[in-house]
Parts: sequence; C-alpha cells; structure tokens
Amino acid sequence: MLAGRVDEVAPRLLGARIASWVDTSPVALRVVEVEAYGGEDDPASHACRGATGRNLAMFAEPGTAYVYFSYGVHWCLNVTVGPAGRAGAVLLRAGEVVTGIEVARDRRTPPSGRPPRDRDLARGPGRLTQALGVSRVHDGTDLLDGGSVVRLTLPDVAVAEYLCGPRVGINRAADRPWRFWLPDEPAVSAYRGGTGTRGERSER
DNA sequence: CGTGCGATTATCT
DNA sequence: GATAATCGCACGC
Repeated sequence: MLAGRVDEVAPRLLGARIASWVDTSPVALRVVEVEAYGGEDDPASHACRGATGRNLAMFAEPGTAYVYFSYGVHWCLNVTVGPAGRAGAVLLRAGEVVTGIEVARDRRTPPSGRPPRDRDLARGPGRLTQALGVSRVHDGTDLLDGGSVVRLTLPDVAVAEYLCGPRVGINRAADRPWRFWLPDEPAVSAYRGGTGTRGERSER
C-alpha cells in the first residue's frame, strides 16, 4: 500500500501509528497530519534534482525513514513511498500522543521551562520528532520491521474523511493540495502559509 | 488571537 | 555563500 503515487498514499497514512523505543522509552503517536513529496516531477521536493547525499533515503524501499535537518534547528521525519529507485516520501507533520506521554512531555519541556500543553506535544514536524526522540541516526531505518527502534503501523481501515490544502512553508508548486489532515483534531498544526487558503473536504 | 522576525547549521551550488 | 518541508517569543489589536 506504500507503493503507489505519493499523493494518493499520503492520506492513507492518516490514522497510522508511529512509535519509537529510543532510550528504551516507548512513545507512540496517532498520525493526524501529513504532506506528500514527489521526485523530479515535484519542484518542492528535496529530490527534484535527483539523488544527493541527503535525500538518498527517498529513493529506498517504501517504508524507509527519511530524516533531514531543517532550518538549522529541527529534525523532520518522512516515510518513503513508491517503488524503490523512484523518489517519493510522506512528511509526518503532526500526531496525537497515545502512549508514553510523560516521556514525550520530558523531551518537549525546555530546560528550566514549563511543559507544553498535551495537544502541542507533537503538533508540527519538528515537535513530532522531538517527542519521539527521532534524529539523524534514524535516517534509513526500516519502519515496517518489527525490530526497528522506530516503527510504523499502517491503519487497519482508511479514515472516513480528511481535509486537504497547500503544503506549508514551500515556495514552489504551492498550488498542489498535497497537505492532508484529519478534521476536528486539536493536534493538527496551525497553518503558517500566507494566503489563508483553506482545505477542501474530500471523500473516502 | 494573528502576524512578524530571529535563531542556527547541514546541505548543495 | 545562499538557502531552508520550523519553532517560539514578542508585539499589536
């Protein structure tokens, strides 16, 4: 199910479970927001100009973790999609903590600061990786292998309904509605784009 | 509550 | 040397 077109696969990851056992502490999230990124056909993708050292995992087997460093500050976690050799990935943008909330809270509490509200623990791609304890070392992990430190469990059934709209924080191909999220979920990240365009209702 | 801006660094040109 | 798939805080309404 991860082998198809990235913009068709992405919404099917809504409701999936992403779990980590970093430092032996389990934390699990229910995925509530994702974005699709393609290959040469997608000007906004890291893989738009072919393979490089950083984006190599985007060309790997579907279900591989692609982790990259963003804005000199944050790590972001993608699930590789599409046949091996062809670039494609789904960025996990936000999740709801369902297991290990104390550990997630610890990781997200700044030194000498207060913990964020529960709904903000994994609200946004940088916060999501921080809550899970995911970083560079997890780049290339097989997320479908039950022995991996970071694992993805696909939904048993596709969600009944989701919304879609433009991807956040990109300049090119801004017209593609390749951001997908669940309705009425407090953990969905705030839209930070400039236009205020709203997502449209979809079926399934 | 919404908008604006600076931080910080791996990666690529 | 420029850029970036972000975040948190400051400020104004």
